[in-house]
Amino acid sequence: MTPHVPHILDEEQLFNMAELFKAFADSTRIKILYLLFTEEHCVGDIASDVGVSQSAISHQLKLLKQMKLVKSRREGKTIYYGLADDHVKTIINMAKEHLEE
Amino acid sequence: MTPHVPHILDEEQLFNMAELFKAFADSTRIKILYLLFTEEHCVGDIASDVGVSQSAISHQLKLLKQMKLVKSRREGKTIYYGLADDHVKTIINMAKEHLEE
DNA sequence: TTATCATATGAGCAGATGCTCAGATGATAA
DNA sequence: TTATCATCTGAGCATCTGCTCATATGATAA
Repeated sequence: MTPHVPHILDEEQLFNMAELFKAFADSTRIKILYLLFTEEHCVGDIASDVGVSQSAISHQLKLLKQMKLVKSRREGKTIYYGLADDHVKTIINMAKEHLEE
Repeated sequence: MTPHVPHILDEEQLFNMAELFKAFADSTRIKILYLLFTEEHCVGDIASDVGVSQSAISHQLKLLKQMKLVKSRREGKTIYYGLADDHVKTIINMAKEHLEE
């Protein structure tokens, strides 16, 4: 048994995997996730850093939250978003390594 | 410096990363890649295993090849496709781990 | 209360995407 | 050569996606 033989995955698991990758498959969302790599940011700051409208960012953050890739925290009027866990970093780092070859 | 602080990535690198993830962000393509995990297959077999038309598979294989995720080898009339390198496996395995939590 | 700030949300639209269909290409065999 | 098999390719189309715009919500301040 080589180290890379996969476990059996059924139709649904492969579908879920495609859904997960869709979250990373857009420039705006990748920029958001990468911005949150080191620390949380509020919506307005994400919008200006990424360079798209607050509304567009808000829509994308909703998607990322549904996918459990980011989490949010309210502080007064402001809502701060951060990465939900370290898997996001791992997955992005793997892709980065692939592209660097 | 923590282990997870990312390197600086410019606009183009983040765009390329999104493009890479797009290759994984579709059920048909994930099924193709997963089918090729252990060994190469010819186009016709991929089509019947994945359950879509030969034409559709051919279009998708072209995409995957442009992304350098698969490579092909001709043997007579038949063309065999296999994974281009182990990064594909690594990236898919990372996603699998994330979903299993 | 009303005003303002920060964010969220629904509708609508333009562009991207994945399929089908028909036909082209390329290799082998008769 | 022609016929057949395996695969590829371009066009067309239905669906999906990411944005904008206008408006709604929720919290704070006056």
